Amino acid sequence: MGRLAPVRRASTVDLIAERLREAVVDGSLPPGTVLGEAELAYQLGVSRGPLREAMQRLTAEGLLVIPRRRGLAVRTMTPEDVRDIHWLRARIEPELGRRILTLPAAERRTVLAELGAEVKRMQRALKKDDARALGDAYLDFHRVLAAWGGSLRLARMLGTLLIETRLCTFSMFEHFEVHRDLVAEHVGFVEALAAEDGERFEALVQVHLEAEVRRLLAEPEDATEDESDRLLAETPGEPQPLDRLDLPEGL
Amino acid sequence: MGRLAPVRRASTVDLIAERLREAVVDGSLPPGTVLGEAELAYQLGVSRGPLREAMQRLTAEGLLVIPRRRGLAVRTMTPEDVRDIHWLRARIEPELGRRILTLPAAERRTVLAELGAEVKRMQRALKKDDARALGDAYLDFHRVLAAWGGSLRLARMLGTLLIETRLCTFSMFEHFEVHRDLVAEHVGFVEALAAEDGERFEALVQVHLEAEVRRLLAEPEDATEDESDRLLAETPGEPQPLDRLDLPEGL
DNA sequence: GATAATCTGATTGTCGACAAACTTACAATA
DNA sequence: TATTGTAAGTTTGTCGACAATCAGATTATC
Repeated sequence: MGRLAPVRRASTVDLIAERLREAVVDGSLPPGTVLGEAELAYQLGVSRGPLREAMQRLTAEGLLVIPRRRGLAVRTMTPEDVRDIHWLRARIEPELGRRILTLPAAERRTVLAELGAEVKRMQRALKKDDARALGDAYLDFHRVLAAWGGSLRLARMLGTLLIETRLCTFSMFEHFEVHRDLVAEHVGFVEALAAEDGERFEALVQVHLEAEVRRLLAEPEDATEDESDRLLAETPGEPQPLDRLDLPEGL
Repeated sequence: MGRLAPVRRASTVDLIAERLREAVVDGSLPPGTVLGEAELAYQLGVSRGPLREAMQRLTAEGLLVIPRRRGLAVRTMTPEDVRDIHWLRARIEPELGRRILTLPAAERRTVLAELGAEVKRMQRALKKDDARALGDAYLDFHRVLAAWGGSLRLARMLGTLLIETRLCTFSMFEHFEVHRDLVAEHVGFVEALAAEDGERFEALVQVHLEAEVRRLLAEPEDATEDESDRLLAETPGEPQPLDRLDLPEGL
């Protein structure tokens, strides 16, 4: 008697949340973007009720902020956030290698195949000098890691951290900006796993994350003309950045 | 000119979420509890709108599950969850000691004082054999650790993990159940910090968390085939975003 | 001329209501 | 007697509307 997985249809709230997450990830809603509920609800083809519910969820995930009576805004990450997020990632991701190496051989091969595919995507993107594609492959590489290396909770948590990482990139530079070393570093991850060298994997990931922080903080947004200033001005920034206003309460 | 912290009034949603969190923590809403929206909204004195928004937030935090068309239910933790949560805590909490030790001397003293106070609370509770008070002090001890050892994000994340830990206790035993060794272990934490021995602190916390898992899983409460199991089966976390349907596009 | 007070327009926060969906109970049939 | 089909009842999911609130602009005052 084969056991069937329970059917689970996504609710409207799920759909909206996912749609918004995508928009944040692909850059169509850059950090600092302020949106009105009515307008956004109309665009999504839903009423304000479910939209507001989805907003609460994304707020809990740290992607959105809800300034009182000002709709919603995409969170702007500060250098503080960059360090924070990467510190957390550094606590978790290096360990994932060890976990993956304890998997049955068959599954382990699958993981390696999937990771290899993502690395190939990265290489192709690098060749085409397509920073966006490179970033996407990067995201998926680490998602694969999270999916296989841990539980659902862990995968979800890391997934959020990864999207936040993307937000860091957008917040620090104003376009996709990915370093070339990135691909080489990820080749190293896969090699370490293939060699079943958990220690080495751990060390490499650690180094990678530290490098990422340096790269992200190296160029502290020289806020030059155009777009950036407009957005920055929209967020009543100076005394207190918008983001600080409405962080979810509680410890 | 003293810099004033911006006022932040809690929104209704914040209030509701906080109230629900409290109820979960103090055991008045044990795992598996199923609640109807209308009834609960009436009890809280709000309408269903804000309540539903708060539900989404707590769902994102992993405290609630929202079975379709069945209102809301307090999450029931499985042995899997127990391991998972403590694994995550074990990645983070041991490091907090090191961080606290890098604080300025004055603040460090404050931390030690606060931690000491919580330990005293634990001792008093133990003497009175008051498991609930002991659990509360435990919670606050680790909250202090989180508050001083990291960023807001980290404190929030750990706060959630701690509440989930409490849910684990309720799910495994159905009443407050705290081991006696607990107090001694925490005395050890404080001593290690007082001695500025980060290594030792790390090791002790690690041991403590492993012990907790053992204690929680030692007596797997025979999950009787009732409500809670059905609900759990219905909502095993979030599905991978493979199944994304399309939103009804713009009216 | 600059600061303060007032007004207005727009948007949110909240609520009540309706319809669809689901559960449960009951009845009918094999 | 067990199983399937049917129907009623309850609850959710969603929407539309109203009022309080706030931001921005305008006017008045020192």
